[in-house]
Amino acid sequence: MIEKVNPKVDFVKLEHDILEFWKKNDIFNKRVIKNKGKPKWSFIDGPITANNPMGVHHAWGRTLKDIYNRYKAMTGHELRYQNGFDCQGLWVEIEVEKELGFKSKRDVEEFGIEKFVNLCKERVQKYSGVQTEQSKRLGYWMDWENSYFTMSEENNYTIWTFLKKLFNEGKIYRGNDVVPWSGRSGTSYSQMEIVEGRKLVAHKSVFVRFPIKNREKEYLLIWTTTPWTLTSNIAVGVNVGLDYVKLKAADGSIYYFAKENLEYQRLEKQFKEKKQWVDGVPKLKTIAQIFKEHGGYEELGTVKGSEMVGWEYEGAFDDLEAQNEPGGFPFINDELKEKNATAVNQHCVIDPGKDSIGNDIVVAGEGTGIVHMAPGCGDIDHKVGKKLGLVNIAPLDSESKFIEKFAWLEGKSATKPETTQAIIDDLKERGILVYVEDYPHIYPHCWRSGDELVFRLVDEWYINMDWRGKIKKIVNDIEWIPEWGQDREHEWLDNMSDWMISKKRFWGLALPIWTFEDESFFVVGSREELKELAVEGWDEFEGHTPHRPWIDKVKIKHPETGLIGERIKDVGNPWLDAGIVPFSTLGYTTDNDYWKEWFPGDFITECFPGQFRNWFYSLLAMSACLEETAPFKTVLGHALVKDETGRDMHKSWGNAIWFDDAAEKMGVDVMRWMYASQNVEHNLLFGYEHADEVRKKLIQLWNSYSFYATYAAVDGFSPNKTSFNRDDQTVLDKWIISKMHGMIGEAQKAYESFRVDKFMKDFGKFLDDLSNWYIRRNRRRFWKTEDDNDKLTAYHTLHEVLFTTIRVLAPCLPFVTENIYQNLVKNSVDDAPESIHLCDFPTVDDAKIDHTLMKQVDAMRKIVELARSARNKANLKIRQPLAKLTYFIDNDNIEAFIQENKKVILDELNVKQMERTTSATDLISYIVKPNLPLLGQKYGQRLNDIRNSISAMDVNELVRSLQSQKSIELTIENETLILEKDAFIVEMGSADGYTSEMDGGVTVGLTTELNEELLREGMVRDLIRHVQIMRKNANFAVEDRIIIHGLLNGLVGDALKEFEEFFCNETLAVELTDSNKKGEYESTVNVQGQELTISIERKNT
RNA sequence: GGGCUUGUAGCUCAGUUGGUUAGAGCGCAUCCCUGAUAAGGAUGAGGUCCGUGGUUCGAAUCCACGCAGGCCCA
Repeated sequence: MIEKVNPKVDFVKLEHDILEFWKKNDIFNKRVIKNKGKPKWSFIDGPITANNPMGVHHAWGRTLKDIYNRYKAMTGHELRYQNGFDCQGLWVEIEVEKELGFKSKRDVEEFGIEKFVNLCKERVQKYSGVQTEQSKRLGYWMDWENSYFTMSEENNYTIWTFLKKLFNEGKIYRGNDVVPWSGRSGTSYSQMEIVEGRKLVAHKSVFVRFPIKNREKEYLLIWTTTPWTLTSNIAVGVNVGLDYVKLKAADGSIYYFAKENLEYQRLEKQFKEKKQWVDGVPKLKTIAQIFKEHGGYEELGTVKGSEMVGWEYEGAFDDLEAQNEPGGFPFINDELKEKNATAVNQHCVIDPGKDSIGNDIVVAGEGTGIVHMAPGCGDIDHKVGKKLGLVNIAPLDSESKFIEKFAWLEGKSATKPETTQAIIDDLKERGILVYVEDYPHIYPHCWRSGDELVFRLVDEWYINMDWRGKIKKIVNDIEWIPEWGQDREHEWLDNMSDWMISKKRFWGLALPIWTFEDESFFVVGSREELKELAVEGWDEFEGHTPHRPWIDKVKIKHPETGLIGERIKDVGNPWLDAGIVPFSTLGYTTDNDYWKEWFPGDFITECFPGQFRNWFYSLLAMSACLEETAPFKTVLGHALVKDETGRDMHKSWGNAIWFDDAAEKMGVDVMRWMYASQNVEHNLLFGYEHADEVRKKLIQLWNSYSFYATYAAVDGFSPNKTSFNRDDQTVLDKWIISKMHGMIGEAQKAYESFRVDKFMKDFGKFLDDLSNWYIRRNRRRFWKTEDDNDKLTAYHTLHEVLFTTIRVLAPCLPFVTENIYQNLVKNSVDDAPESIHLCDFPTVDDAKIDHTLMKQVDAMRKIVELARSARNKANLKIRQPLAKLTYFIDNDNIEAFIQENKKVILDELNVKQMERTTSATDLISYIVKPNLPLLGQKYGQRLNDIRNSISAMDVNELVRSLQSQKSIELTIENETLILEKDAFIVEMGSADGYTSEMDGGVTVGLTTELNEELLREGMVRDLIRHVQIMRKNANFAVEDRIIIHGLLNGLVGDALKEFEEFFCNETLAVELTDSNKKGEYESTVNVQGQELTISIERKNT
C-alpha cells in the first residue's frame, strides 16, 4: 500500500536513507548482473588525483559521468564502471614534503627515498579512500572495489611498452636544454606545466654598462630583470636594422642603446590602468630621465645596429673562474674547448636574428635594444648560442644555488632577494651599475610550491614528436562536444614542441631508460625483458613495485654492446600515467581479447581547460603510437566551477565550498540538478542561492508526488489491483500523456547526445504543465467521495505520468526518484523491480502524442490566462463570480474543442456563462501588416512607400477587401501595384477600453457588472476559504467531516442560507448550525465588511 | 604580440535562414489563489542588444575597425 507523504521533505535525510537502502540490498550489483551480456558501452574514466578530498568542481564531472552511465544502464548496456585514481607525480610529493616540513629535495634524500615513496603511496591510499566515500555520497555508481590506480604495476609496465615502441622507432632522445626549473622542488618543468604557475611580481631590474674594448669611456647600456644571469653572460645582441643613439652623460661617459628607447615610456599602459601592475611600485622612468637625474646628457649621433656587430666588450663578471673556462662551464663543449673559447673571449656584439616564427629577437621598447645573452640561463639565449657556437655557462645547481667557480656567489640561492641585492651592491661598487628599479612583470613560478623558477641547463629526456601527423589524423575520428574542442586540439598539436618526459624526482613512473658509459642508452619494454637483461640488483628489486628506489638497484647488460648500465634517476611525466589508461586498464598487454572487447572507449568526459595539452593529448599520442586509432569515440568537455559571483574559489578568500558541506547542506540531488542543467560550455556559478532556486523545482516535483500519495493512500488506490479503460480518459488525461511522451523524446535526444543540460531546461516546462495545470485542474477528481470510474482513471493517469517522469529523471536525480519509486511503485505494484535503478528507461509512444489536442489545450489555457489577466486589471478576484465571458477565436476546430470543454474554463475563471463572438465586436480590432520577407525581396527599396500606404488605409475596409478579393491594388506615385493576398498578414488585436487581452488569435472579454446574487455567492466563497484555513489551523485531516456553528445573520447569513449545500460540500460539513456554540476551533473572520464568529468541530470525535 | 571566443534586463542566460513591438528564469514591486499551502498564479517596472562605421528596403543577427572580458599560444 502506498503511504501518505510528508510534504515537508528533508532531502538530505532522504538521501542517507537511500544510500543505506542501496547498500543493504546490493542494488548496484543487481543492475550489473541484469545487464551482463547486453551490448557494451565503454566508459573510460579520467583518473582523479588522489591527493586531497574531492571538491565541488570534481563533483560536476563525476555527476556527468554518473548520469550517462546510469542512462546507458537503463537503456540496456553492459558497463565496466571502473573508476580511476591518479597516484604518481610531484603533487603528491609536495603534500608529503609539507607534512614532513621538508624544504628541499635534499631533505628527501636524507630522509630516505624508500621511506618517502612509501609515504606517498600511503597518502594516495588514504585520499583514494576519502574520495571513494565522497563519491558514494554523491550517488556516483561505480565498481568501487575495482578502481584502477595509476601507480599499479600494470599501468607502469604498459607505459614501458609504449616507450619501448618509440625507442625502437628512434623517437626517444636525451636533450641538453635550458628548462624552467624549481629549486624548491628540485625539478624541471615541462612546457605543459609552466603555464599553470605564471604570476605577476616586481623584480629588481638593473641597467648596467659594459665597457667597449679599445674605446675610451664608451659603454654598451644593458638592461635585465635577472641580475644573477650577468655572471653567465657570453654576448650581447642588437637588432641590425635599428638606430642606436650615442649619448654623452654628464661625467663624459658615452653610452650606446636603441634611439627609440631614450624617451620610451616603459609599461605606461600598465601603470596608468593599474593592470598587471604591482601595488606600490612607482612609475618607471624613461632612460632620458635617468640620465637627466645624473646631471644631464648630450646626443652625439646615431649608429646602425649592423655597424655595432663585432664590437668586443668587457663583461660584468669577467674575473669569475667560470667566465674563463675553455668550452664553457660546467657543461663543456669539446669542440669549443679545442678552440680555447671562453666566455670572456667570446664577449662581443652579435646579431641573434629571428626566432622560429620570424620575429626579431631583439626589439626596441622595454629594454635598451641591446640584449644580454646567457645561453646557460635562458631558452632563446640557448638557441642563439647553439646557432652561433657560443659556450654555455650554467651557474646553478638543482636547488638554484650557485655552483663552484663563481667565487663569493657559490652556495647562494639565485632566487633569494638577498642574493640579488648582494649582486647589485657588488655591481655598484665596481662602477658597472647605472640604475636600479622595481619592474613588474609576469614571471613563471612553480605551480605547486609557488617557488620562483629559474632557467637552467640540464639533461632531460624527450620524445621526438615529429609524428604529430599520426595524432592529428585520429583527432578527426572523434566527436568533440562542444565541437570547437577539435580545433583546439589541432591547434595544440600544431604548436607543441617535443615532449619532455623526465623529471628529476622520486615518486613516479620509473622511466625504463638505462645509460651506458659509451653515452648510449637502452629502453626496456617490460618486466620480463628487464629480468632477462638484469645482471645485478634483481634480487633487491624483486617483490617491489617498479618504483624508485628499488628499481634503481637493477643494472643491465646492453644486448648488443654488452656494456653494463644503470637506470637514469628520473621519473616520468604523470600524463603518461593517465594517457595509457585505455590500454593498461583493459589488459592490452595481459588479456588482449578483453582489451579488444572494450577498446576504444565510447565516451570520456573531463573539465576542458588544460586537458587539450594534458590528458587528451597523452591519450591521443599514446593511442596513435600503439594502434593508430582513436582511444575514445566521444569526448564531452565541461567548463570550470566558480563561486556565485563568478570568482575562483579559494581557501584563503573564504569563498570555497567544500564538497562535504555542500552535500549535507544542499543535498546532492540539488547539486546534481545544478550540474545536470548547466550548459557545459559555460562556467558554473556554484553557491547556496543557486541551490535554493534549484530546490524549489525539486519541491515542485515532490509536491506533485505528495499530492498523489496523499489521496492514493486515503483511497487505498493501487494501480494493478484495479484496471481502467483508456477510452475513459478525459481530454486533459490524454493531454498530459501526450506531453509526457514528448518529454520522454526530448530526454532521450538529450541523453543520447550527452547534452542533458538541454533537457533539464525543458523539463521545467513539463513539470509546470503537470503541476500547475494537470494536477490543479484535476484535484476534484481525487478528493471527491464517490469511487467511480473517473476517479480511477485519474489515479491511473497520474500514476503513469509520475512513474514515467521519475524514470526519466533517475539518472540525474537518483535519490529522490528512488524514494518516490519505493512508495509510488514498489509499495503498490506487484512484481515491480526492487529499485528504480533496475527499471528500463521509458520509451516514446508516438501514437499517444496528439499534436491537435495539445494545440487545443494550449488555446484553452490561453483563454484562461487572458481572462485572469483581465480580471487582474479590473481588480476582480477569482472568488467573485462573474456573469459572462466573451471570447473571440479565429480557428473553428479549436472553437469546437473550447465549447466541449467549456466547463473547465467556467470553473477555472468562476464565470457563469461564456460565448464566442464573431469578428464584428468591440472586443477586437484588426491589425494588417505587410509581409516583409515577401515584399522586401520583390520590391526592395520601394518597401517603405508600400508600408506607408498600407498603414494609411482603413483597416476594416482592407480586411473586407482581403476577405472578398484575391488581390489588392495599391497606387504609389501614379503607379499601380497589385499585391496578392499573401502580401498581407492580418492579426487580431484587442480593442481599447475593454477588459480584454490579445495574443495569438485569441481574445477575451469579461462582463464586469455584478448583481446581488453574484455578490452573495462571492461572500459564500470567501467564507469557504476562511473555513478551509481554520481546518488547516485546527490540524484536521483533509478527509475529516465537520460540524460548523455560527450566527447566520446579516447579508452573509442570507448568502450562506441560500448556498448552504454548496458551502457544506466544499467544506466537508455535515451540519451547519445557526448558533454560537463552541466547537474544537473558533475564529472570527471578516467577510466583505461583516464580522462573523465561526466554530468548527469534527464529527465522531 | 598572434589565434579563438564572448559582450543582450539588477543577476544567470535564450534569441531560428537578417523581418515589424528583443524574450525566459531568478530578484524587485503590486495583486490574486488557498483540499499541493514553508507551495502556486497574474500583472508591472526594468534594455544605448559593448561602441563606431559599412552591407541591406530592413541588422541584436552579416562585414570591418575599436573597446572590454575569457581561453589558448608566444
